Amino acid sequence: MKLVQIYQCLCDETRLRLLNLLLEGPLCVCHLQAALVEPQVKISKHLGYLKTRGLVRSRRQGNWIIYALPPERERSAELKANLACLQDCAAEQTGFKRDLARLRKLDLACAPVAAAGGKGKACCD
Amino acid sequence: MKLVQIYQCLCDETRLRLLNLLLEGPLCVCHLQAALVEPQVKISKHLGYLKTRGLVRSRRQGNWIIYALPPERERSAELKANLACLQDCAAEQTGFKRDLARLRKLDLACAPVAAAGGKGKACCD
DNA sequence: AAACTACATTCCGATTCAGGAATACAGCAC
DNA sequence: GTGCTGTATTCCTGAATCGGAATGTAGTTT
Repeated sequence: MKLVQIYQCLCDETRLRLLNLLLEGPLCVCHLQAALVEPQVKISKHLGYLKTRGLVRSRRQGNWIIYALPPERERSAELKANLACLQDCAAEQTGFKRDLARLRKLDLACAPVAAAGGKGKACCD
Repeated sequence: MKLVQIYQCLCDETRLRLLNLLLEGPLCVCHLQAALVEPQVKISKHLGYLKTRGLVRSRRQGNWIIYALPPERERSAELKANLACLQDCAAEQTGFKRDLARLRKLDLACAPVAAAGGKGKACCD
């Protein structure tokens, strides 16, 4: 992946907010949507954009789709550097912090379930 | 300047190459153009793009226009972080390295002259 | 089976952007 | 002044977004 393609993924506010949340770990679309307080189609399209370009992965978990950044060992040096940079910068800006705060208030069942490869009713019940 | 605006400036290959060169110091358009081997209008328009968004400054020096990044003390934390990140990443990619190599082969009269606030016939003579 | 949930895709309009050709402009040389 | 050099701007076209409304789809529940 070329450097400029990374920046193209980062040059939209919604995508920045999504990636900032995904830096915390895998998340299903409904949580991303709830944390960002944006319409479903908007979230879905930007996730699609990121996915085509390889910045995120997704897998189905029952009714839910879990999105995640690629595993660390598969991240190029440039990607690692830029994700770290983004995380640092976002950590100091209110908008991004608010997203994280909202995320933490949600019932985060889906993330642990996803991590455990689990069963359960999962996610948003 | 918002974080996303920084990324918008970085999401074009030509602009990345320009910024990578400007990280070395102030440069006149003709040197940028020569180092990148791109048409004048292309260089000029991308410099204009960066300038309107505050990522570069310009000042006239006789016949030449010298572009430079804003002085360090005026760079926001996010800008510093991202410029550093860019420089690191670019330092390892052939395309960017080749630009720098071409730049160093040029007669760099204009940069010292600019730094000295100088007279002289300057730049590309 | 039908109904529901979570998400994706298609279709649309509006905007932005990239690149090139031609032209304009500002300052220097004469 | 004229002409030249270095750079910017205007005009155009094609392509790439972005966003929303409506619709489609996969999997679950009953």
